[in-house]
Amino acid sequence: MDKRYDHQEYEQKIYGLWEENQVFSPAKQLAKNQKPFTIIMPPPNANDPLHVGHAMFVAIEDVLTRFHRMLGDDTLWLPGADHAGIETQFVFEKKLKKENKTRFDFDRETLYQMIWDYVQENSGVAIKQMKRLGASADWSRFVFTLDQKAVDEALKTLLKLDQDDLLYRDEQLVNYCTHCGTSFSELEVIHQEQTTPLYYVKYPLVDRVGEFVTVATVRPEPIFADTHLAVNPKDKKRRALIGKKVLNPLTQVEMEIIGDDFVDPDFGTGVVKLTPAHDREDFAVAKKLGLPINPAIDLMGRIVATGGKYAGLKVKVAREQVVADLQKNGLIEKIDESYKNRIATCYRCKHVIEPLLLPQFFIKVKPLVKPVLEALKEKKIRIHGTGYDKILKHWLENLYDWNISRQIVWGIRMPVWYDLEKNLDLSITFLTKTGEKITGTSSELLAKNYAIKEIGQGLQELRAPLTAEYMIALKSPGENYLQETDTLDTWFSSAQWPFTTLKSLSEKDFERFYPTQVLETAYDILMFWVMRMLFMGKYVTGKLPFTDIYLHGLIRDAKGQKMSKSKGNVVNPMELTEKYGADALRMALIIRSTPGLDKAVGEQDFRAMRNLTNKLWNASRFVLEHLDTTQAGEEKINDQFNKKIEEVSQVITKNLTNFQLGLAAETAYNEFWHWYCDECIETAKAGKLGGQQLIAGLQTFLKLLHPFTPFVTEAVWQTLVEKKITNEPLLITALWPTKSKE
RNA sequence: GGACUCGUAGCUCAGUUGGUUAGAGCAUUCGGUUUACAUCCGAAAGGUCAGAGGUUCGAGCCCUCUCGGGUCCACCA
Repeated sequence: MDKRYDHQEYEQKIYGLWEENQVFSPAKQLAKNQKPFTIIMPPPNANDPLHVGHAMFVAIEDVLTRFHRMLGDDTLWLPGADHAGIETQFVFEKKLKKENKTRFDFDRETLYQMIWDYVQENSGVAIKQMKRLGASADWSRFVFTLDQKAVDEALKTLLKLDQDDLLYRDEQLVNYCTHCGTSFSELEVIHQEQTTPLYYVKYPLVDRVGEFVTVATVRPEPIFADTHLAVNPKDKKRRALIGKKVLNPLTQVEMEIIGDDFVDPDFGTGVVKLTPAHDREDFAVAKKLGLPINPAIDLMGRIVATGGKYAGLKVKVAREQVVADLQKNGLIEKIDESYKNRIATCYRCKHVIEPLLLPQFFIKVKPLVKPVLEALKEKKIRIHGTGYDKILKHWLENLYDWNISRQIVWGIRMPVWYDLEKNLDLSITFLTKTGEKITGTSSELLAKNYAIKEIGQGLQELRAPLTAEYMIALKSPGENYLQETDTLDTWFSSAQWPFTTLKSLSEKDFERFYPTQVLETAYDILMFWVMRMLFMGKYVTGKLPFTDIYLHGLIRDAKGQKMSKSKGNVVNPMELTEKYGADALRMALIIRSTPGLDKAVGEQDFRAMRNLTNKLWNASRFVLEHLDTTQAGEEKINDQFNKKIEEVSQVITKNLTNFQLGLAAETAYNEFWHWYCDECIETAKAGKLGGQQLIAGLQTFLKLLHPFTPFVTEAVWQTLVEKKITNEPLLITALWPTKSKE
């Protein structure tokens, strides 16, 4: 053995050894009394290289996987990759922009293919990197969210939802990003506090010249489309206004003042303007009272054609002009420049989200969520991560129906079909064979004798009014049909990941490995992903997809600051692996970590853990090569030594069983270094502890440390194998030192 | 406004159902070793476990309040 452990020399070699022996895949046949242990890997984006957060999940999940594999469980860690709809299309569009192109230059099928090819180019990177970190996942079972079989499984669920009357199409206010060109679910919207001027706008009273009703608003630009003001009927000061009429300050059209108790008499002026097409609350009121809902802003974020002189202006510009015009006419009482409110922004591009009226597909969540809430109550779901069980409960109880329509091409296209001849008012944009862009309604296009086939092939966008008749089917119902251009929310397929993966592999795998045991991920996608997996899994398979949820925290820099590119404190896991070794990186991330809490790590931590790998190596080297074991002939068995070894095994096993990985790692570290090395080896040097016993103890420690630092422990193990000290050929599949007690 | 979470050595954090002198890494001081360890070992110093009150034979751990970080959620236009 060399004087020093050189991770560069061993890591690749050791990983190759494992791959050759195909130890990552569970045995072909299930042995007797074997319990399954399955973890579905949170699929990284197919397109992105790994960041340190990925290293964290690899470290944790690999520890659990290796632990259970050594316990003899039927262990499967199933890897995959996610198409990450919006993220990926966003990145791709940026790339297009550099080439002076946009998505509007291509029909959707061509665009889809281009993104597919682009993703393929980068898809191997993440896998290679996870392997470098030592991930013992079963790569032969790798699944991509857009693999046909996985897609088919996901779509079956859509049909089931439809049959069970849990899927509906409705025109509602949806969170629409005019920049990304798609709607979002409530989860993808970030509310940010901003200082926005609050304008006090005066509405002239119709029957009392010179008198006004003042309304405070942060959004003056859609005033032209407003038709009503509202006050609270319980508001003694203002309820007399109910039924009175005012003039719209922009259009001079008469507006009625109505009463509804959603108005807070103490806020602003106690009078509200109703903008039902662009405000969730106003929309609800308008629906309730049957008021008109007039859109003022279009999908491009511009004022609609009915906006008179403001038509076509971007919202921001329109606002400035409207305010200027109102001021000119003396209709602005005052402007509160210091007003703070929270506005919805796109989590992806940070632009302002416009609530827009759009027909979309929704999933009714209430019935789906119910059994999960019950399971949570009965403690059938265990969440490791302080406080997150309560957060999950809160979300489950307050979830809106799930908007699953996305106006992007990179994703699973909705299996929704419109008969062109029955729906003459579809709004269609397509590119002809010669590349000419045509926009029109279905009746217009049919009148111009465009073949439906040609439209379908060059289709860019199809927008169907709420009244359109549609069919849901996996295949085209006939020649007259065009398929919906919207895709499904990425999380719709992700929500089914625990079973669509297994089912797409084989029904046998599904039977054998579902439900899974552990779901491990960062706490920030608890609601996006974990919550939805719970209710979709339960709905489709009748079983909860997993029982233990381990939520790891975010990795911060040594000073505890969030990592960000602008701060320049981002650490690249591959550089760290290069410098200190994968074992050191894994150990530094895991040791003393606590689920649900963020962790600060820095160079000194990686160095310290690199020293551990070297310590492991050298302690082994000493015991195997330098210690005089010839005196072993009259070796006295030291009971205390054996007792302590057993005790340490028990503690670490218990910690791992209870998902206390940080504690397990710390215990292993301390007991190995400060007890085994500092005390026992020194005692042995003095001839008071036998070499054979020390070697047996070393084997136990190699096993206990293997889940955390797989490479160096396996490297040492191989010398044990060479020296014929052990008959277990690989540490990765060696038997765990002690039985787990549950 | 509601909820969650953290506050332990100079710094970053552990502390498993409350139980003997509260731990680790890094940093500091002193000594040793360089025939396992581009290092390592031994020793020292450093904490009224945010503060106050309570439960208990016993509290870093449980309860209440206060102060101070962080995070999430909410339709005050």
